[in-house]
Amino acid sequence: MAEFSQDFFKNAVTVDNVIFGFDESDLKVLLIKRGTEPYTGLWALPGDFIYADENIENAASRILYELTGLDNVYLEQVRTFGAVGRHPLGRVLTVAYFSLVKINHYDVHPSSFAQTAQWVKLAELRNSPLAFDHNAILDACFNALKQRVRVRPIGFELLPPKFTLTELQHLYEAILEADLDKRNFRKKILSMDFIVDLNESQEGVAHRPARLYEFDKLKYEKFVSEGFNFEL
Amino acid sequence: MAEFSQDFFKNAVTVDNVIFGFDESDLKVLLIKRGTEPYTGLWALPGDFIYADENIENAASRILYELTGLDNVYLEQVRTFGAVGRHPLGRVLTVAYFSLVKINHYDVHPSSFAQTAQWVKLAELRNSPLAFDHNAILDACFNALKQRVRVRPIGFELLPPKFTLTELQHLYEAILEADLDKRNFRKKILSMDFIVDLNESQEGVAHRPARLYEFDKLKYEKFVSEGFNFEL
DNA sequence: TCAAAAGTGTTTGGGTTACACCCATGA
DNA sequence: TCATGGGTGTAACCCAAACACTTTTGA
Repeated sequence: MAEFSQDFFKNAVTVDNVIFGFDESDLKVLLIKRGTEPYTGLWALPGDFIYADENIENAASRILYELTGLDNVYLEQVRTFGAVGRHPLGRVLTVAYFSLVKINHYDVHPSSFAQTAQWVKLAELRNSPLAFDHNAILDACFNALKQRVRVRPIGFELLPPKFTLTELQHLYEAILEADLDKRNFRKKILSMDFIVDLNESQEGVAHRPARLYEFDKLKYEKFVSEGFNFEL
Repeated sequence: MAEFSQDFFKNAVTVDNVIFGFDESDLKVLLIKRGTEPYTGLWALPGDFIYADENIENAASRILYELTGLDNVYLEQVRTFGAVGRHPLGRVLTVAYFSLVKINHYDVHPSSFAQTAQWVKLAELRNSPLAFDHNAILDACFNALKQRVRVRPIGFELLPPKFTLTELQHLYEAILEADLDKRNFRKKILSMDFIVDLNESQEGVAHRPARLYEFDKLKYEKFVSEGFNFEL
């Protein structure tokens, strides 16, 4: 059995990470422009081989950390892609993750990939080919995000700590790819008591300033543990 | 790059398949009693290494076919487990699938595993340890089934072609682990027009015989393509 | 005639939807 | 004063939930 099975220990496994961000009403994905063969010059999802002594989830957070310097970020496994022939180097299986980060132009310092990493609008990727089977991976992850956001309020991971209800609504509209009614959205969001009014307002906007809110994670978790069901 | 990355081609990947069946009001899982080390004598999920020229999904259906002789069966990938040290032979990642089959005592012929394969009630597995991390895999797959059945009518995959509404209700109760109201259940199920009344009845039962129904897959798919939303 | 499961409608309450106008601010 | 987005309430409708008795069959 031991010798027999050695033949099977010839696979590489990578993690590819669909890193979502939200900025000015647009959902974006952090991509890397490939500098080497194959697929030189195409956008690709950040990813890496998993190390021998590394759990899959650790690999996913490592990739994220190396690219953005961010830690403690929402991360979720989606699905594993393993079609024969999907990678020219040999049999490579890829475990797809997505993560949600707050885009902040000043705090994120892409390190080793600095020149080539870039936030790209999801909308712009609709018809442009990515490297490998990354279009399929992106689709799967975006769909997973869409599902998830209906049942867990993970959208807040994409917003700054203080946000307006309109920003929140735009975020949900971007993820769900649907228009939402302003009054109904506010009623529903506020009726779940985990969005708290900060009694602060926007400043320097050329219109009536909006109130700022924050997400109260503790209150939310109490709801969940009481069997509360979040639905948008 | 090529030499460098050879170090990474040392993983084995297996597929483990949680095969669900339904029988007399009980959800069951097809398990194998291990005859070899490690975990000798414990129940384990049927699984195998994926071959070098085999897609992941193919491996999953192969496992199912070798065990049951069944083909064209509902099969869904759930998640990949890859904790370091979860397998004594080396780094083994496992892609978990679940599948749904119609238990039929006469048509299923477990072949090579015949002596050791057995349908086990899910309820009986609650507190008994399975081999490897198979308890975690089973949990993940059962949860996936629970989610899925709320939004796609996959429950029919577990029933014989002709079934009574009570059987259908018991199936949903077993999957959702909840009691359902008989009248509400029937109203809802029948209001979705893809359950058709066969105008036949049970025979030989010691009570009023129930009507038999069948699932009309074509009608269902028309609903889905029209954006219909199945919810239980 | 008894046991056992099949079959059947109505009411109530809560939640979702649809919808339009005034407000506060900076330019 | 104008342009821009912020902020607010009500009525209609639909769907989910709760609930109990009669029917049909075999034993």
